[in-house]
Amino acid sequence: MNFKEILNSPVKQAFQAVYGAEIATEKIQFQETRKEFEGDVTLTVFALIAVSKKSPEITANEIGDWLVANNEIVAKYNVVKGFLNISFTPQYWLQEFDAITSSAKFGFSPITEKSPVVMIEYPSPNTNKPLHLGHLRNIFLGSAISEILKATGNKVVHTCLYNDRGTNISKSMLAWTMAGSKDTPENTGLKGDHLVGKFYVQYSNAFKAELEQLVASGLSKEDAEKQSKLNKQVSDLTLKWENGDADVRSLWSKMNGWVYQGFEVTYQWLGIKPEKFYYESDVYNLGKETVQEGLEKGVFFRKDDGSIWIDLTADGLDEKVVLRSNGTTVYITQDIAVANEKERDFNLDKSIYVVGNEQEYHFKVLFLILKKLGRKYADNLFHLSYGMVELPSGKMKSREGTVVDADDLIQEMLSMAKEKTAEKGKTEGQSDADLEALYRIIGMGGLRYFLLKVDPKKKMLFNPAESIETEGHTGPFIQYSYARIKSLLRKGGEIQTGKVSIADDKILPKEITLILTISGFPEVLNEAANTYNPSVVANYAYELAKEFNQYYHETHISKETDVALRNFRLQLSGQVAAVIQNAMQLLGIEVPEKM
RNA sequence: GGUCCCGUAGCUCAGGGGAUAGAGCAACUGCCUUCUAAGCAGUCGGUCGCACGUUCGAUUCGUGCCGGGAUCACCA
Repeated sequence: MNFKEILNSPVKQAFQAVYGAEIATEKIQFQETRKEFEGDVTLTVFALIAVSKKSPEITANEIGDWLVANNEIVAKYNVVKGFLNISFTPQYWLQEFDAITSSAKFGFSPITEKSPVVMIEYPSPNTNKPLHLGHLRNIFLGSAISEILKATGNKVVHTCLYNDRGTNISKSMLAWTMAGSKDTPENTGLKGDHLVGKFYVQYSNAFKAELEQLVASGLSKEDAEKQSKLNKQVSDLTLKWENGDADVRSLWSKMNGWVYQGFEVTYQWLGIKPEKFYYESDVYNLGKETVQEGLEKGVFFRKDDGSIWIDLTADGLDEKVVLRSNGTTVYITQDIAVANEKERDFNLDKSIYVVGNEQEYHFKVLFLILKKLGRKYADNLFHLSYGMVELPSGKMKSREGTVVDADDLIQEMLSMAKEKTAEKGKTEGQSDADLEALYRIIGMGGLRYFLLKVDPKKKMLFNPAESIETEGHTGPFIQYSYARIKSLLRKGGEIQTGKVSIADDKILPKEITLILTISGFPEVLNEAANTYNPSVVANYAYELAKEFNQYYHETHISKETDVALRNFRLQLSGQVAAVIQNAMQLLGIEVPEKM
């Protein structure tokens, strides 16, 4: 299928015939032919002149001559320095196109009984405040990777771990109680997660004020924190929760319930639906058994104060506590427990954690501990680490109110889409419901594309003005290209499917380029899956759309009078649309029939 | 300080041993009485952070340095 692989053995034969010498496969290096030269693929011959014992130019020419004479798919060649630019015959490209159109969903692999089971965990938020821009990058990455893995033949299980207990939620509970316990999502009209988040902010402000007062009275910052009454109340509340205090537990359930309801609404907007939830409140005690096991195996050790540790200095890391001196578990102990639960529940081939890069150290330690405990699945764990989203004004800080709220941002994107659509004035004949759907497709598509087009591991800048742009390297640009093809197909009339029947000399260079680009889709998909990098797919879709727009501009398609030729061009356009749609689907982005 | 990540056009980002390093935005110029101008074509813009090394060939690989970020809690 891959035309580079197709040429491997002909090139070997050429060397055998021309120079009577063997060459190793890894010496045969192909690359894409640069746009300014003619050709479909380029062989770099520098590595081969040791065998040919001739200059790069002569070697390239002799190999080129042999290929044209002896290989029926090689039409012609040209040589620039040591680069042999090879052009395939039109028949080859038409056959390639036939093969592409006859496959059900080009580039996708089926999921079968034997497909590996891959778990992917995201977004795993805390339950004390609403989702923000960082969660959006997390969710878009997680869902895009899921789709990419499914498309490459994996069964995917989506999980989400809720950090639903502890200090943070206690702060929201305390503030709510102090404020008089009247507010609910129903009577305030606030989304549950926003209501709870409001009280979290209230607590933070009150705490800050209390600290300032204590510091003003002459205490050091540390002493002030120790003497803080609010701080003490939060600890008490957390302790009561741990002791199962009925009132605290019931308030806790109520407030978490509000948050889950709020998250559910956001999830629906974002199109995600975790199949399995884990709750820290369920597992936070389970880790203790594993700590015991680790002690028995000599992996962990106990310090004088009763706390339990692992020494990872031999692995270039530090000592890490796994159980506090008061016998309670820490974050990593809980994660050990969750990893065990996941494995027990699903018997996984692979388990991916989509978590920001600030937790790289944590996951390194976690995986290492599991390995030392002898867990066989430890080698199948993978931290999909992504960079932070920064704002032009700097970092987002929830305490300073500089976060971009996910729900607000979604609403902004929708109204942007509405505004731009009205501006373009192409809405006639579409119902209100159609238009609402269109705004959602454009608004959400634009946002997703904006966050996904950047390499996940890099930190990225979120510029609000750029994010709502619909021109250039954006989601709406690609969506527009798709809609325009759909319009072409509506106007072009009946298309005959099946084998293309046009004369060889009728195929245009740009059409070959398009077939070449389309035929690269499976490779793109594989690369995205192997490197867990949706930006590869995002950039590919842009490239394809851009190339089609050039073609569209310089070629008559639905207006072509030669019937067979029109049919081919419509077929090609339709195939471009299909690949754009499939690529965008992998990113979780829908494409509109009209826009 | 240790470890990890990043430095490519004014800005946001691609590329990743090979040819004259690419897009988008911004600025400027053309193209809508023919298939959707959310488009297309063009102009302007680069010491690929710096140095040394490996190589026929380095923006790409290695080492060192400089600059930016993350992390190294009995927080999660």
